[in-house]
Amino acid sequence: MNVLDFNDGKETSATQGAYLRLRELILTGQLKPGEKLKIEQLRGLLNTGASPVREALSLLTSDMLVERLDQRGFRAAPVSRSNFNEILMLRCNMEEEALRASLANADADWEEALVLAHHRMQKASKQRSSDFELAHKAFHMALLSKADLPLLARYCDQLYDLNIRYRFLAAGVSSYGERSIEAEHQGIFEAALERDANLAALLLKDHYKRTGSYLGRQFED
Amino acid sequence: MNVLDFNDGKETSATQGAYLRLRELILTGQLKPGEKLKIEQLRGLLNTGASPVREALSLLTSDMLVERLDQRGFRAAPVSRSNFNEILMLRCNMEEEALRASLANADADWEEALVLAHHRMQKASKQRSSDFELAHKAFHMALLSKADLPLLARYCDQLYDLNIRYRFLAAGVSSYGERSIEAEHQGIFEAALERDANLAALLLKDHYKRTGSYLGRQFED
DNA sequence: GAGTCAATAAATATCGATATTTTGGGGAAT
DNA sequence: ATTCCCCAAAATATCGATATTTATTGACTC
Repeated sequence: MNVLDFNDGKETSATQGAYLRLRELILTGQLKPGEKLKIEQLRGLLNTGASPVREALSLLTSDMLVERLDQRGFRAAPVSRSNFNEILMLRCNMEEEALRASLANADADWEEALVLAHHRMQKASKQRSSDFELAHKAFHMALLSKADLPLLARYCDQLYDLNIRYRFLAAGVSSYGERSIEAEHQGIFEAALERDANLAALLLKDHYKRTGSYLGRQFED
Repeated sequence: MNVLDFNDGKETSATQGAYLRLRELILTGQLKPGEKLKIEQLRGLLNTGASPVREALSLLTSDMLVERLDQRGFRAAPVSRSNFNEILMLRCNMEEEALRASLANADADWEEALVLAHHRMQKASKQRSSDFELAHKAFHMALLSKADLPLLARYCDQLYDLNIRYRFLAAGVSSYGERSIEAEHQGIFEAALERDANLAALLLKDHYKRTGSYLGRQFED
């Protein structure tokens, strides 16, 4: 193993490391939408060979964060208002489906995991911790986790991340805070605990749509 | 990138060629579910280097036809009854959504393209042509084509192919023919031409569910 | 001037070789 | 027998170099 590698010891392969790092760079907007991703440049940035970089980029294609142009390399996926709106719409549909399935199967373990996820999110929020993004995602995924529909889960996860990317891109300005996200989460949380699928789904979609229209306003086509 | 397109002979890059060929081998079951995909073996089969093979496999990950196990290579995605059922369910939901959006935007060009696709499918069916698979897919995608929702289109396409794979796997036996697929298509076709979204969606879902329960019976868990 | 085309530069795609990791099998110890 | 450990064999992952393709530049024509 290369001595100069700066990774946390957790990453097993160079490809995996490059994948995770590139993913973060794109999600957080450090690599800009539409930007050409040159192998040589990334090779330097990640200090690794061309093969892991290429493979990581190919993998990121699955996540729709990278586009591959045959013989012409890779570039970060572009963004657009219509893309944003589509993500929002699909998220509402799919997460509703997943949430209903999850609530239908919900058991005590699921409930406890949800309580924990909610608690962690609240705590991170109060402390304005940088962990909030992670905790927020964990909470939303915990809601869906009992659905036992792997494909749907994958889609939800993917769409969640695509949405987060827009949040980072619109950001700088606090992407939250202007309205009471906490109250919205609380509502969804309680409805879920009550196994009230209709209410939970309604609140969840509302939650997304609010964030959506808030974010949507931030960028012109 | 994920059209079931048995390619026109002109492969641009080795990676693209390997991608298309492997895709076909997996979809048609020549590479079996769960089978380990060894680089060296595929390198021989496709006569190309290891890099294009690896990259093609990484790309196939997007299509959920290949799984990547870090440090442990690749394997063809496994199959299961629950996976099959999930694909069916998601297809019903997503295609309904896409169909409604498509019908809402439908114009004369769309209508003509649909008529053609339907005609070609019928013709291929009568001639028992091997083009039927392609024509069938083209017809279904033509129904959805005006939705103008690229992500949703991609998901529908992907799920369509995953489903086709099960048809090939269950096959040998004529996957069609036992009931009147033609009549079902005719019904969907006419409802779509009438812009009757409710009816078209109903018939479409019914069409899938019938094929689903027919196929589902063919394999035990 | 605008457009073409060829030469050059840049970047991608691919190969062959090597390093690294996993797998599988054969004892030895329990 | 069963478990454990170590070593060889197999397979994966990665590197560095090279072949191909695309992008750029600038002279030349109309």
